[in-house]
Amino acid sequence: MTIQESGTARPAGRPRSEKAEKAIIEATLDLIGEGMGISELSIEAIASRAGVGKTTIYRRWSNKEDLVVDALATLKAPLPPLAGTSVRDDLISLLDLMRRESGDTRNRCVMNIAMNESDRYPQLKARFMKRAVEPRREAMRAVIERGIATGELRADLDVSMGMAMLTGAMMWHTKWAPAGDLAPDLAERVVDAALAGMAP
Amino acid sequence: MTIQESGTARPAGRPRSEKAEKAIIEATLDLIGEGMGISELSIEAIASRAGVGKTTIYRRWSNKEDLVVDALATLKAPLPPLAGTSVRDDLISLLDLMRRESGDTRNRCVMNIAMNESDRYPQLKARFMKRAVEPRREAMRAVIERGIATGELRADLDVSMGMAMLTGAMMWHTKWAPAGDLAPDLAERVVDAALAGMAP
DNA sequence: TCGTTGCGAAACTCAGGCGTATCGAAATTA
DNA sequence: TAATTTCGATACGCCTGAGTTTCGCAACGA
Repeated sequence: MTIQESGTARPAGRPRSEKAEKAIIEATLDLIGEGMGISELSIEAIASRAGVGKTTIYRRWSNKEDLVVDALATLKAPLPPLAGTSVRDDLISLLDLMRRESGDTRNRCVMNIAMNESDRYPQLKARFMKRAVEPRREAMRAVIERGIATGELRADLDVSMGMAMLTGAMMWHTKWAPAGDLAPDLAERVVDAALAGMAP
Repeated sequence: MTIQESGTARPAGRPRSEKAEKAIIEATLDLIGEGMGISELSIEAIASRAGVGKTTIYRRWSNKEDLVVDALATLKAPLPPLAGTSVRDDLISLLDLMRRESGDTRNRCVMNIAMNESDRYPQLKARFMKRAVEPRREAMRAVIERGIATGELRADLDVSMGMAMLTGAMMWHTKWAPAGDLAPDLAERVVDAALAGMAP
């Protein structure tokens, strides 16, 4: 009766260090967070930053893209529960999450990479889309559709147009607005502006 | 009396080839248009693509950034005149320009670079902002302010919020919408959606 | 204790690209 | 024609970084 034989027969020899693995991922995100693009990232820099030998990296990932894919996948996971009291409040919650995330340098750099370099790294794009973008998109779509159903939003509203206005306005502030942190009430103002419209 | 002595005393020797210069810029934009980021761009590739010796490049630009700055500056120059009949029409004109530009691969790649890599190339960022972003931003601001003054837009409209909704919605479609060309009437639909708002 | 595997460090080979230098030919002025 | 400058091509020295290999040591199971 060997211990733990069930399926996961532990192979002989020294087990891989979880600590090293964490350190590698952390170092990767660190460097990305310092503004490095994927092509500027070097395995050597990651190894050095993580205090790890290159061997230890190559034993786990076969190349840079695989590593970056895994590293980015550790971010952007949880989506907060929505109160569900009013559509306005839920939209504000969703947009305010964007605002808070954009305040984190790491997150911002990750978004940059996801939005722009991903064309050259198809794996990365697919995985990031599935993991980070789709859930958020679906959450917002659901809220808007609920609003249309309950009459809180206009019946003839084009759902994707609504998403474009809301998400786009937040993106615009993140990208183009004068530097510095976004105003704490930005999400609320964006939602109200989108609800009210520009016409008198 | 030498000919053309006035100010521009042509130095002796073979004159620099304008054709080569054009070819270099073209090759640079070509490669950028193929999705290369600045760090992936190599002078050697540019020279080869342009059918030119490296010497010919280094004689004109002292490094890669200078060349890219000049190359990008040749794009995005002209802003079309606005009809000025109605604010709605002018906004549609401005957004439709964005749509048309986003259909051009080169322009899209340039935007990517400008929006994301520019942090690492301050010269490039400054010049691109001044040349491409500011004029467009000012044009839209002017239209919106005119609309507020004439009563075509609501009096209490936050101008930058309006810009965020309009520009942001277009950006959203460019970035996140399902692949393929944008609908020809997208600008019109965005403007109408923003004017009407989402509330019933 | 012994065999196996992981560890970090260092050395290695190989590719690519930078910026410079040198070549013979071409274009221009004096 | 002579002097000067640019042309494309090519070679050069140098550096960075990828991915591999080797080392001696550490951690595990048997």
